[in-house]
Amino acid sequence: MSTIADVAKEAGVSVATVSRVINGKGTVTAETAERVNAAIAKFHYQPNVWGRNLRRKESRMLLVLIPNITNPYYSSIVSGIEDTARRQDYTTILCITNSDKTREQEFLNLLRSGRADGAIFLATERDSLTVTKLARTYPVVQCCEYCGDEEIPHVSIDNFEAARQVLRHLLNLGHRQIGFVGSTNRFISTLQREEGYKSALEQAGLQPDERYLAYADDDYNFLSGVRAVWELLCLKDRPTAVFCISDMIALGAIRAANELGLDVPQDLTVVGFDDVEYASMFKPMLTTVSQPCYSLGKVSATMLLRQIATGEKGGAVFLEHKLILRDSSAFYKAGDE
Amino acid sequence: MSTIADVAKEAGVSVATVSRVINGKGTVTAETAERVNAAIAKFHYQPNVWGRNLRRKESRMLLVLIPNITNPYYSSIVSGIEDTARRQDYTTILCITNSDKTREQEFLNLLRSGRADGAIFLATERDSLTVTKLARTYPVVQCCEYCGDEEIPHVSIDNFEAARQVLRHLLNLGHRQIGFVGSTNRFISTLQREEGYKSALEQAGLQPDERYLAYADDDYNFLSGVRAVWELLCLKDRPTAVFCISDMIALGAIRAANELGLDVPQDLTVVGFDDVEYASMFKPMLTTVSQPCYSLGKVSATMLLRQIATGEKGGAVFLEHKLILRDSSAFYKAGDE
DNA sequence: GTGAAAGCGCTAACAC
DNA sequence: GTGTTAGCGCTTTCAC
Repeated sequence: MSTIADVAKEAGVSVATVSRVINGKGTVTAETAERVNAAIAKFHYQPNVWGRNLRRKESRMLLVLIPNITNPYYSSIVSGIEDTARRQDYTTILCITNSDKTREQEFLNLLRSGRADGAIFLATERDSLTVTKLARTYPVVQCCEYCGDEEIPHVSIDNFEAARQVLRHLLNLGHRQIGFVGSTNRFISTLQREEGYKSALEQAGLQPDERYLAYADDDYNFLSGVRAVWELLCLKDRPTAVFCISDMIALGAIRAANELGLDVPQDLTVVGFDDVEYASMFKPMLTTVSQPCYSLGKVSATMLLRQIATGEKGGAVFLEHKLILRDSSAFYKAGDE
Repeated sequence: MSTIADVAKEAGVSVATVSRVINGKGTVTAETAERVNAAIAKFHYQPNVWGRNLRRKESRMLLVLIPNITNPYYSSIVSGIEDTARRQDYTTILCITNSDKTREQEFLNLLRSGRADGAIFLATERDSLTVTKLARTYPVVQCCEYCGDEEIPHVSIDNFEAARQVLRHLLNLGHRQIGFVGSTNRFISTLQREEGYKSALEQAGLQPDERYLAYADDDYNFLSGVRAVWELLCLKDRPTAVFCISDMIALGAIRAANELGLDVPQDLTVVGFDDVEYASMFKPMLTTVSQPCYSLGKVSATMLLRQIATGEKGGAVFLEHKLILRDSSAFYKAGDE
């Protein structure tokens, strides 16, 4: 591997001049620059990052904290982050925590020891002290979920409004007995979607019914969705529609309905959330809410990079969601069954 | 951030002694060591990696090249790699290439510029020149797929034998008209599974029938699986069983069967490959081949780390697969339909 | 057993 | 416009 000194010698200039050419700072004659560039090309010279980072006290590394990579929902968020980061010469480290606090801390030590310049959290829990404390010292952005502390920059959709829009759709279809399947996790989106659900019902003059509320496991897994919806469907006055806060739960809802001999959407309308790939893969294809995942990632990264460069923290940014109408929702039919 | 000089001063020793204590090299009195450790604790001192890497000419970073993260199959392979790497103080960079050669090269530049010490490829294509060339200069291990050059270390299951085992299962169930759904991609596993399929048929005295071969898209996507199997099922003498080289294709097979009014496994036996989470999520649950994903990752990382440390390349390692019998395969019933 | 000092490759302040 | 040089934080050789 050649060093800056080799290049300088070859070009017949000092190392300082080579450095100026590489970084585009200071003043160099066009002719000198050309000689330097020729030498760089000849040696296939690449600046040594350790020397550079040591000097500049930066790492040009970004942390992305993510509970798992199995969820396809995260995939394009990560693409959005990576593309943006790479365009500014930052490398992204994906920190797969598996929701393990110890592992999370190990990754965050990369920040504390200067091996990363900033972090994007993809699954902050409500009132998370980890994030609140970290954000006081290091550049941090939260994507999709956030701890609730409005001081800390975050990018997401308006979950409250999205839920209200789903409910308006269901009410327009004539449904009045509408179930809600949330989750036992501590994400702000979970809470806000439930609040949006209740708010829309009340606005329509309907009293939210406690019996119509069910909760899947923390990770929205399929089987817990089946179980939760099964409970709702066994009620004497079972709901004619259910709003599930994730597509996986919605698929579970369809399975539960089928197992009980109900057809979707004939006997039960199901709406999901996220519009992941498999939402439109199986029949009936899911009516669901789509999030602008790539943009969520892109905007998060842009905010973080600006914070690293200038120190100024962006506030809260909300991006547009979209209700996608497919086969799993249909008009309420009085007297069905 | 405190430096090694601060610690040295506090402990009343030289920086060299502090360095010896940190790295456990050289000789230091127990008493001196204690004083140094106290100073380290007091300052919460962490060695600066840039200084260290610059000096040692290592990065303690590993590259993992992966076409996408959506495939749950990769998830535990990556866990296996990360756990192993972390245990030896290496940080893993997940390089999501989206099968884009330019992006792949950008990531590999991290190797060439010394920002990573080695790389694990999760989806090498047959005869890949990229890997062959890279492996001559840098520590490289291939996991699951490999380019075919036996010189380059690789870890995988025995795909040929796995396919033969699936076929023996189908033959034992009485099936004689057995279809094969491969893929148009250039992975060695794809080829070897097809060869295993043919070999088992021939060994059973059956002539492989060209009409029973179909191919899904490069990425094994669901819809291409539906299309491929649809073709097979429209044959006059349609197969009574199909062996699909991925679970996603197998799910497509079930969908194709259902659309044509056939029941699985009543009218058609379906076998998949990989045993991903959703293989047992939908009914009928898939009969499939499970790979020891976590171990594949762990062994790959172990081989790579050894190569980095000692320079010696491991050869080829094969791990055990397992045939998982579930609902989608059943005895052939003469005169069905 | 411990310290002094060189040097890894780079950037930037300062001198010319 | 360009060169000289100090120094970022660390490891390691060589004295003692």
